[in-house]
This record gives sequence, structure tokens and C-alpha cells, in this order.
Amino acid sequence: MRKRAEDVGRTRQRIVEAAVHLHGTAGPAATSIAAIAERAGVTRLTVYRHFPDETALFQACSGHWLSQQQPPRPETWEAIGDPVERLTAGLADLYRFYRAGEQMLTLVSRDLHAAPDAIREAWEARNRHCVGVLADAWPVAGEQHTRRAVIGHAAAFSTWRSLCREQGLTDRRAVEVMVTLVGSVGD
Amino acid sequence: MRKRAEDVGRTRQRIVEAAVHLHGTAGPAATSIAAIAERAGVTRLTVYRHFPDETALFQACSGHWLSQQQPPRPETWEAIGDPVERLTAGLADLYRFYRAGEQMLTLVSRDLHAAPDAIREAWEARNRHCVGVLADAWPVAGEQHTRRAVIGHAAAFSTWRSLCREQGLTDRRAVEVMVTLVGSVGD
DNA sequence: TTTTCGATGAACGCTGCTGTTCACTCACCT
DNA sequence: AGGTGAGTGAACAGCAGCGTTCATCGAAAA
Repeated sequence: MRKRAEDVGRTRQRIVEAAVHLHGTAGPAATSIAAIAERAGVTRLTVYRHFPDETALFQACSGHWLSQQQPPRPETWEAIGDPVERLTAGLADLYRFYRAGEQMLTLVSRDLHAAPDAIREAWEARNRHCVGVLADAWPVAGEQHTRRAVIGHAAAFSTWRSLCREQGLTDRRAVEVMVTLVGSVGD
Repeated sequence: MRKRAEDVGRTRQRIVEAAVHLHGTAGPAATSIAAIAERAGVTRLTVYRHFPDETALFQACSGHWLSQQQPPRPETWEAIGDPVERLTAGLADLYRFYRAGEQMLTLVSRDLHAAPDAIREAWEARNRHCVGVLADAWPVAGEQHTRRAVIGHAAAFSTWRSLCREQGLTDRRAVEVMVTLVGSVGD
């Protein structure tokens, strides 16, 4: 039953790809099951069979989308001891990821309030982890709280969007600016 | 025909208040005419009569809401000559406004993509004006572009939200941080 | 060859929103 | 006293989405 399973997988794949495309163009909130089915060349019923609930579909989508991105690699940053260097490398990695996935990230973050809890939590956990790695390189001194807050701000997608999309900075410049900011906290 | 007009005005007012309340709790995108009418103790038809299209209603809402807020006063900032002082005063004024109107601003900005053009443009124009006033105090030197970008970022509602809501800074601290950031640009 | 099962297509009932019509009431204004 | 018109209540037609059921097709697996 090899080919059988492959066919099933292919159908499932087409559905996921259709959903990812719509999530990245109309936004998750405006993506109906009917639209996904139509784009996948499949019946609504088939979609329901593969993904009983919205959460399952959403998870499959983010998995598939991430698999064709180059997500940020906090593990890599950890190897860097110097806090400023680590921060620079981390923000550069994050901003590169943000820019490459801008459309999807914009729409998903915009509709995040309506997304299943599991998705929202995963998003936030990922963020927290990155911030943790970037913040832990700094010596425990003085303005710890403010520094962590500013690092959290610098690492946020909304910050990249504001600086590079709305204000027109390059990723490089935005990283410099944010690193300077963090460095100037607690003086 | 005095009392007659007053009655009409009162009905209109009740509708606007209902709409404002719903916009500030469920968000504009999730606010239906039916819900507004119900909350105003009025028929859907009456709502349609007072506000033929969504834009009219939306404008009345933002007018009414703003009238019971204390909006930022860029005119006041302009009197301050020193760029750092002006920026400090301006951001403090903005962040105070953002905090007081947090709920509404959060939901409206979240749903801004689905709002009538007139609304979105008014929002952006208001923003641009504030940024202009804050940026024009600085001498025309070196990193002009970056400085303006950073000021634009500092003045954005999303920035306040990130720093003070998500990262837990006080308004005061956030202002300090952002002023420091702008000051450190172009060194 | 027969069984199995993924996928189909068509239908159903439900919810909720939109915008519009009509006849009607009742309080205010003239 | 009578006209005006804001507001009512009920109904209509339309759209879009949801989730589910059923009989059926067709091709891979046994």
C-alpha cells in the first residue's frame, strides 16, 4: 500500500500549500475552508477529513511554511560570548528572517488574536526563547529589567516592521540602531 | 422645532456611544450594525437612517471618542526649542494619550486594515504631523534620515505597546529610553 | 477478482450579517 | 386639529460561511 499512501500524502500536501498561500495573501482570518478546497482542487469535505479542526490545519501550515524558510537559529547565537556581538548576530538573524517572511508574518501576526491558542502560544514561546538567549549574555548589573525589556522590543517583529518597512531603514542600520540602544541602557 | 431636533440628536448620540463601546471592546471589525442597534435600544433601520454608510458611522465614532480623550498636542511641543526637550515632552504626551486610550487604540489599529480609507488616512496624517514636529527641532546634520526614522518609530503606538505593555516599562522609562536612542543616532 | 477506502458531488440545516421595503405609531410642530 | 417625520416591527432576498450526511466512483491493495 505504498502508492496509496503517497496519493493521500500528495492530496494533503496540496491542501496545506493552498492554505499557506491564502494565509500569506489574504491572511488567516480571511481564509475560508471553501477557498482552500477550491485552490487545492479538492472538495471541502476532503479538507475536513484531513484536518478535523482549524488548529490541525494551522499547525500543518506553519510547519510547512517554516520548512521552506530559514528560521532564526538562537542555538548559533549562544556560541557567541560577547553580549554586543551576540545581540548583533541575533538581531541580524531575526531581521533577515523577518524580511524573508514579511508577508506571511505580517498577516499572521495581524490575525494572531483570532488564531487557536496553540499557535499563539508557540509564537510567543519562540519569541521568549530568542529574547532569553540575547539577554542572558549580559552581566547581571544595574538596569537588568530595562535592558531585557529593550532587547524584547528589539527582537519583536513589530519593531522590525516599524523600522524597516514603515520608516525605511535597512536591516543593517536597524540592527546597529537597536544594538546601540541596548548598549546605552543602564549608563 | 427645538425639542424635536434634540430628540433626534439624542438618538444619534446613543447610537454613536453604542458603536464606540463595541469598537473598544470587540473591535471595529467584529462590530455589526445589529449589535450597535441592540445596544443603543434602537432598530437596525434607525442606525441605517442616521449613518448611510460605514464611513459616516466610523467618523462620528472617532470624533466622539476623541472628544472625551485628551489628544496629544503637537502645537504645544512646537514652543519648545531644544530638540531633546521637545522630544521628551512630545513622547510623554503621546505615551500618556496611548495609555489612556489603550484599549480603543489597540483594537482600532489592529483592524485598521479593514477600515474605510478616510479613517486610515486620518490616522496616518495625524502620526506624520507629530513626527514632523518632533523631527524638525533637530539641526540638519549627518544622520538626518536615520534620526527621522527612529523618531517615527518612537512615536508609533506599536512601539509604546511593545515597550510598556508587553515589556512592562513605565511610560517615563520608555520615554527616557527612546530619547536616549534618538540622541545616540548619528554619533 | 473482490475488497477497501480516499475522494467526490450534491444536498441539508444552521448561523449571522447585509441592505431594503412597507405599513404603522406617536410625539412634536404648525 | 392636522401634517410631518423619526422611530418601529416585521418581513424579504441575498450572501457567505460552517459542519455534516449520504450514495457513489474509481483505483490501489488483497
